[in-house]
Amino acid sequence: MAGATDKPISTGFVLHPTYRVRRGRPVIQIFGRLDGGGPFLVEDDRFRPYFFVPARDAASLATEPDVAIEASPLQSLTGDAVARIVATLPSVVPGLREKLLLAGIPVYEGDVRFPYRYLIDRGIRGGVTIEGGAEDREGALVRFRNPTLRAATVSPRLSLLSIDLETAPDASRIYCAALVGNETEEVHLTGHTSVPGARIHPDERHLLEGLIHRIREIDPDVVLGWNVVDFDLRVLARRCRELALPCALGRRGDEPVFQQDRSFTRQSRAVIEGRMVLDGIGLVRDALRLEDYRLETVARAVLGRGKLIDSETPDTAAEISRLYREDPAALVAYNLEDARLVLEILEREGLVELALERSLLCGMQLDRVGASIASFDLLYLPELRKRKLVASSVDLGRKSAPVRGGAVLDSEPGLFRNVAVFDFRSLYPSLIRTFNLDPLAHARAAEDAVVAPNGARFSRSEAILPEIIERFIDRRERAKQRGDRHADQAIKIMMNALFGVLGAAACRFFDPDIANAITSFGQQMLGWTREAFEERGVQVLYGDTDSVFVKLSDAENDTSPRDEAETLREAVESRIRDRVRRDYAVEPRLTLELERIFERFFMPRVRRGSSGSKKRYAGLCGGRLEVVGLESVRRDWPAVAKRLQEGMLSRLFSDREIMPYVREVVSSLQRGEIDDELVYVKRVRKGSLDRYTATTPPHIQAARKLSGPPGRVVRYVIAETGPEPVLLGRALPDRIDRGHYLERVLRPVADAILTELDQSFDEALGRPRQMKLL
DNA sequence: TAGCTACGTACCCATTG
DNA sequence: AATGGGTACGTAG
Repeated sequence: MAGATDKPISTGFVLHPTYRVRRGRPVIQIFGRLDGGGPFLVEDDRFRPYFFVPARDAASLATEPDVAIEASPLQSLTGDAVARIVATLPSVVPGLREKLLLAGIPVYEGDVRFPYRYLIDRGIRGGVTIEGGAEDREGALVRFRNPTLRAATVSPRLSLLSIDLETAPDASRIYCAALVGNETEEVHLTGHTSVPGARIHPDERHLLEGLIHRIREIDPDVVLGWNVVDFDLRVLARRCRELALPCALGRRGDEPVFQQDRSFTRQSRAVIEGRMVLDGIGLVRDALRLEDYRLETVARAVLGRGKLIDSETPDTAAEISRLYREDPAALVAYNLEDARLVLEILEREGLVELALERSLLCGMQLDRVGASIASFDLLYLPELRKRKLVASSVDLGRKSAPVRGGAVLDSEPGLFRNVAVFDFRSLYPSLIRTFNLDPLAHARAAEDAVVAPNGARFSRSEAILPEIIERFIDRRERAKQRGDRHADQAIKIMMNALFGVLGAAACRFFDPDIANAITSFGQQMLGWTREAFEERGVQVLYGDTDSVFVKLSDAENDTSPRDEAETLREAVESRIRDRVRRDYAVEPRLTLELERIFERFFMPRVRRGSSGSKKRYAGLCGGRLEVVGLESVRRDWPAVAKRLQEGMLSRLFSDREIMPYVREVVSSLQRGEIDDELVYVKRVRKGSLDRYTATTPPHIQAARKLSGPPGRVVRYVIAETGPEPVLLGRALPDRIDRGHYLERVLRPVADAILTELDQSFDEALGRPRQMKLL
C-alpha cells in the first residue's frame, strides 16, 4: 500500500521494548537496531493498556475513573462475549484486576505487560518493519514517532562490547577498565605516567567520564562481561554516584537500573535503556556443564587458556593492587585479556548468536529468552486473536490436580554387550502434533474428540499449538540444511519449552488435564514401545520418558549390531504408528530414532538391594566411556570418586583387571597422595545458613565454621573434627578422616561394580570377604 | 517475576528396643 | 545400636 510519504520502509530488530509516562500519558518505546543501519527508537503515544471482562460484567466498571469500556467482537475460550477495558496507564491495571477478582469477575489477558502487548497485537517477534510516522535523529539514534509496525523476518548484526573493571580489593576505587568489541580494544587507566597500550586519566573521575563517553561513542547494542551485572556495572554506577557523575550509559543518557536479585530465582538484571546486558556467566551456565563458572575455569575449558594472573595466586585482589602500584603495564594487559576472554568464550560457543536466534523465534528481548511462559504468550496470543478469542489471566490460586511426569521403566541390572538405545525424536512436541493436544482443542472438544489416556478430550479440527510446532519443525529442517546450529538448537529448546509451560501453574494456559494428557500419552507410547520390542523377543533393559534400552544379540553373526538395531527400529516404529492410527484415528507424527549403541554396558543395582537402578548407568559407545547419573558426573562428590569410578569402568570395559587398580587408589588415598581430590563441593541452596533449621547437613556444618559469609558453594573435607571448610588456594586441614573416604566414598563406588564380578571392596582393603565382626 | 516430575543417595535426628 | 522418616542435593529427561 502506498504510504502518505515516499519514505522507504525501514526494517530492524527489537532490542528493548519499554514505555515511559509523559505528561500523564503512556508512550511505547521500542529500541532496536536497523538492518544495515544504526540504532532506532520507535515512540508511539497512541497505544493504551487494556484487558477484557465478560460483557455482562462490564457495567460494574462504569464508575471507575481511569477506564473506558468498549464493545468487542471477541469471545473467551468458553464462549462468553467480552468487553474491552482500556486503562489510562499501565499502573492502574493491577489494582483493577485485584478489585475485579475480589468481585468474582473473570479478567482476560489482564497481566500481559504493556510493551509486550503492543508487540503481541502486531504479531511482532524480534523483526519489524517501520512505516510512516515522523522521523528525526537524536545523535546516532533514528527516531520514529507513531509509525506503523509490522512483523518481519530479519537477520540482525548486533554490535557487542565486553567490559571489565579492575578495582581495589573492596571495590572502593576503580583502577582501570577494558573495553573490547568488534572494532575496539582499549584500556582506560588512572595514573600519571604513560603506560603502553593504555589511555591514561589523571584520576578516577576523569577515568569514569572518559569511559562512559567512550561507551556511548562505541554505542554497543549488547554489553557483555563476566558477572558484569552484579560487579562491573554496579561498581561503575556506585562510583559515579559517589563522585556525583552521571552514569549515562543508556542510549538517551539514562543511568542503568538494577533489578534486585530475587530471593529464590537469584537472577539479577541490569537495564540500560536501549541496550541489552548479557552476563557471560549466565549464558555459559545454561550451555555448558563445568566444575565451576569462574572466568579462569571457563576460559581454560573453552579456549584452552586462562587468565594472566596465575590461578595459584592466593589473593588475586591483593595481586591486582600490587600490579597497579608496581607494574601497571601488567595490570593493563591482564585487564584487557579478561575482557577479551569473555568475548572469545561467547564467540567460540556461539552463545550470543544462540540468544539472538531464540529471541527471533519467541520474540522476547535478548536477556529474557529463557522466559518460556512469556514466550508462549508471544506465540499463542496472536493466533488466538486471529480466531477472535481471548485468553484468561494467570490465576495462581486456582486448584490444581498433580501433574504426572514421564514413565521410568524398571531396569535390568548387570553387565551387557551390544545395548541399543532408541528414542522418540522430540516426544512431547510430536504428541502435541499427533493428538492435537492444545488449550483451544481442549476447550472445543466435541463428540468425536480424541480421548487421552488420562481422560482429557481434544477437538480433532481446532488447535493452535500443533500449527506452531509444525512451523518450528519446518524452520528447524531448513536450519539443519543450511548448517545453522544456533537456529537448530534454539528451535529445539523452544519446542520443548512449549510443553514445559503447559505444566507450569504460572502459565495462563496451564491446565493439569492438558499437561497430563501429554505425559499420559508419553507413558503410553513408552509402554507400547516396550511391548513392541518384547513381541519380537527383544529384551528391554531400561527406559526413561522417551527412550528404551534393548539388548541386541551377543553372538557374532551375519548382521552387524547396527543393522540389527536399524531393522528393529523400523519394525517397532511402524508397529507403534499402526497402533496410533487404529486406536485414535489420527496420523502419527512420531519418529523413533536409533540414538546409539553401547558395545559394553553397565546397569548398577540400587545401593542396598538387588533391583536395578534408574537414571544411573555407564557404557562404552564408539570406544568412549559414557557415564550417566553416577557419582563421577555429580559435582557434589569428591574428585576421587570420579577417578575411581572412571578408572574401574574403563578397565571393566576393556577386560582388564580391576582389583589391582582399586588397591592402588586405596593406598594412594591412605598415603595422603590424593588429598586434593577429597574436597566436597556443595551448594547452599537455601541461600542463607540460618534457614537450615530442620537438620544441619555436612556442608552447612562446614560453612558455619567459616569466619566470613559463605559463597553460593561450600568446599569442605571430612576431618577428624567433622566437616571442615576448605578455601581455594589454602592448605587442607591436616587431620583428614581417611576412614570416611574409604567407607563412604570409595566403598560404595567400588562395590557397585565389584558386586557384578562377585568381588568386594574388602578384598582391596586386604580384609576377609565378610566383615560382620567388628 | 516464576518451566516440570522422577529418582537415588547420604546424612540428620527422633524413636525404638 | 538399629530403624525409618525427613531433609538436602544433584541429576535424567
